[in-house]
Amino acid sequence: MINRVVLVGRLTKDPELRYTPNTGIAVTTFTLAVNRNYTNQQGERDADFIPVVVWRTAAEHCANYLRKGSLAGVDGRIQTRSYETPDGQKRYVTEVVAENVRFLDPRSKSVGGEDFTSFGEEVNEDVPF
Amino acid sequence: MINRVVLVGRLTKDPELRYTPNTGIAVTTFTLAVNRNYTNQQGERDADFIPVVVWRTAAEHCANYLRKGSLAGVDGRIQTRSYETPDGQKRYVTEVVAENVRFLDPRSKSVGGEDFTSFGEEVNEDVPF
Amino acid sequence: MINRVVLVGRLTKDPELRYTPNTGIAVTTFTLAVNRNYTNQQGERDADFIPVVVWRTAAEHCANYLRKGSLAGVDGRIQTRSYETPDGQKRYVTEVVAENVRFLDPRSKSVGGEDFTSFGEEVNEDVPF
Amino acid sequence: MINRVVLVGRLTKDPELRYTPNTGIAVTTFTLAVNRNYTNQQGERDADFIPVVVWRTAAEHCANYLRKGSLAGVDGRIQTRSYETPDGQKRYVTEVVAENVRFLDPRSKSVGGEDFTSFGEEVNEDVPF
DNA sequence: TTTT
DNA sequence: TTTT
Repeated sequence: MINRVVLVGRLTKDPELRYTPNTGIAVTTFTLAVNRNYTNQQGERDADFIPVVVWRTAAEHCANYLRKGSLAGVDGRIQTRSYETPDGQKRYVTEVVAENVRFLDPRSKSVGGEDFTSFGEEVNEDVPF
Repeated sequence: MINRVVLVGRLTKDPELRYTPNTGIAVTTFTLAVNRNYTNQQGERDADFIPVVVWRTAAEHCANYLRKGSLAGVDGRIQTRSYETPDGQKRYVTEVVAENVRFLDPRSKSVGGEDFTSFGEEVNEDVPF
Repeated sequence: MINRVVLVGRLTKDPELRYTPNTGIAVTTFTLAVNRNYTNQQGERDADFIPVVVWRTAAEHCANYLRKGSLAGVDGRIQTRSYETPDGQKRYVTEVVAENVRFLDPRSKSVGGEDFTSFGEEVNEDVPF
Repeated sequence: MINRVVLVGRLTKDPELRYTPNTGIAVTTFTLAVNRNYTNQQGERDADFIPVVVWRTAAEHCANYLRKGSLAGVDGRIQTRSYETPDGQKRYVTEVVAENVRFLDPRSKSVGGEDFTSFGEEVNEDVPF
């Protein structure tokens, strides 16, 4: 099964960093505004407002370096989950869990160039083809 | 801005084909179950249940050839929108708008191999690099 | 079949715009340097240098607005082809054909925000789910 | 920087498993034929033939379960490198390094459903939005 | 509840 | 042949 998302857009607000109550794991959430590449009937450019979740070390990097309006690239997957509202209704949520976040603003270049999430080490020995 | 999604998963139910009331455009919706590649604390394999929307010709192809349990590949983008519930509450929806759908079941090979959505013609003249 | 690529990186040189001799179609080529998110044994950050091809209107936009060092986002697919060298050897080439190119530099914001490649119009009537 | 590829296609030959001479790390290579969704001037359906590299545990899974003709999904990134030919010429190679490979054939369902590459554990506690 |  |  494959589930892969890539987004480039701007934060609609400052990111929110929290910690899970039991295990104290960092989790940051923000919404990315991704402009569509066409305009609607009113001649306005529409955008999609996509909820993004980041865990652990990357969560803290995002909280430190991203702000409202920051340009960010997100590489991750779609996650769905359901929860109960206080009055007992079931609600369904679709959001993006980021595996990598890139800081694409010029000022954040120093850090955007840094690795703060990686999928593992690489083998540099013996190229295959 | 970039907004790109690729999914491979199975339909949770038969797809639903409808037509827009004013302009009669075909639109098919279904939910893709995409198994995650890890198991949860209860040792079960979790899945994400991702709502997918397909428009026009591809909508009709999907309605004809996909069924509950069909394996499908979706290439598209995330769309968010809001609507009002009958009792006046605002709700936010995140779904995938498919630009290409691939039928990956062996029986549907004949049609899965067909083009039913393409991004435009190609130039075969004069290779560039 | 699915074949989807998303890249964000910097041009290694100015883009090259040419026209196909027979039909006069615009085609721009450039190489994107995409930094890897880890460092090699020598402690240097490696990069991949990925050849990109853009056709038609988007080709001319790229030639106008991108320069050596520009930050660009590319959404497209991998293409392979072979050709004969002057001395009769067969060579195989793998490159990315861009369907969308985003200009991510702050100065090019005005044009990077513009649509210069779009997959088709949208239906705004009748939301589906 | 972002570098993301998703492919679904069929193996052109049996995969080849080797081990790096110094560290004995498993590496499997194969070529994926990915049919394009349009036909060329001769009315044939073209395909791209994309070289894929898989490392470590996933390499051995691929060697065990994939064969010529197998349908596979690949999630990874583009890598470029250069090497010297025996007669001293420099050659440039562009290939896909797989981070996840999915076995999409019905018979391989039992294993295709299994996890053989994962980006790390998940936190199930405390949903974020 | 939305960004440039 | 490589970018910040």
